[in-house]
Amino acid sequence: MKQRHLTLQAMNQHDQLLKHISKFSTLTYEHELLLTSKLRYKLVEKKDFLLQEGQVCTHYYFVLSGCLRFYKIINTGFEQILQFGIPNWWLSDYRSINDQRPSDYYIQAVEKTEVLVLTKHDADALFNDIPAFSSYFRLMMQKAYTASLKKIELMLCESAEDRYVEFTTNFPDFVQQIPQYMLASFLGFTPQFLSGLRAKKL
Amino acid sequence: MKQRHLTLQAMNQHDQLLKHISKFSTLTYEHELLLTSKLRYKLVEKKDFLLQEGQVCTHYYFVLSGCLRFYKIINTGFEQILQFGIPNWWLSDYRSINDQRPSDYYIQAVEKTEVLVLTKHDADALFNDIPAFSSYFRLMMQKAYTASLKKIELMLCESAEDRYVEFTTNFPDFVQQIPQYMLASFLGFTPQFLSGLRAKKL
DNA sequence: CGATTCTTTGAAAACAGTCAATCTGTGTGG
DNA sequence: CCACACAGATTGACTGTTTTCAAAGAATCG
Repeated sequence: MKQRHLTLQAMNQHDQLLKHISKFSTLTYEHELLLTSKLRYKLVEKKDFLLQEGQVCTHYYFVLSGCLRFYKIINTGFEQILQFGIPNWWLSDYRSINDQRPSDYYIQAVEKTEVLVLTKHDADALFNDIPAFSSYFRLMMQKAYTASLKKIELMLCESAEDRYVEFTTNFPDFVQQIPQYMLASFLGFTPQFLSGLRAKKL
Repeated sequence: MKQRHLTLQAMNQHDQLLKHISKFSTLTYEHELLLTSKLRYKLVEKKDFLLQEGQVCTHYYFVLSGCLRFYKIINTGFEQILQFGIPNWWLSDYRSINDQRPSDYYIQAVEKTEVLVLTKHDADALFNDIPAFSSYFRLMMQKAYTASLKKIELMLCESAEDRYVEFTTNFPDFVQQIPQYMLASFLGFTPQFLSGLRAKKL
């Protein structure tokens, strides 16, 4: 009884992640404690950065609420969004964090966003000490990989207009939540073109 | 001595994979034996299929030599290549194999290709029994994910011509090895357009 | 209310696709 | 060994989608 009560207390800020993990893998109670002891909660204000170009990425971020964007500044000076970080999604610059090289990207909060933060150092130890956590992360990487392959497929096989229609029907609420110019960038066309599409549909 | 000799014998068809794994993770000798006991060598003739649309994908393929292509037939009847499987690359339809759902894709040998085959069932057992193998696969998924993110970046940020130039300078030998129409499909434009590019460059 | 940020509009231009015909090379069967 | 068939590569005219540029119009925030 007492232990259970303590458990709930301790998990308070972490239960969303533990619940998510439990969909894919099974951690022992001891491993849950070990994992959560390494997590740090962070509230990121709108437009604040978790990563900027030139920095070596040192953390993995698990989004609890809000929205992050992962983008780069291209040579013409414009921003190109490559990914969004939505709740229950892990985000990091995996190339930078893995090879300890400076990142080409920015990770910025689109709106007030809550994340759990895990250092590379702690993550490596956890991968080593908790096989079930390593397996969970393997499945997350596989999921992210298939999602990005699907995006490549959409960009290769469908017109800009079809991509817009498909995305808005799949994520109608998310589309409302972010500025249109970010959606346009993510989908791979200009804000002007998106504006034209919307005019046609109304 | 005797054991070492036997080892080499047993590893004969598998040492390429074991060598590749050793770059990312460390398997005990017993775990190497367990892994290799589950691998099956397969020679795939040019144009033969490892997966066809409608089938549930049941295997992971590790390419030893040759080249596989991962593609789909789009509604206009044309083939769209999404990935190539080159030596030391794992290829599968991870969505189909994971969710046990029919695949939308084909995996076909571009030329005579050698692969190692692992069933989903055996792979799941290995992930469970050999944490280091699970970690290796986590890193492979992460690598594949970053590679496909990089491709999305190229498609969003660079013109068709720039993508062609970048790809041919990065993989000059691979470009020679495959038909031009496959390269064009992979890079996201038409064979005619590619032909025009080549005419300009000569 | 003013300043900034975001969205919309329209015209001109660029980029890449489509269609159709021709050319090239390669391998196979007569 | 030649002739034919077929797969792949090339060429050019035409079409269409999306971008660019420039300006004006909303919306949001301090």
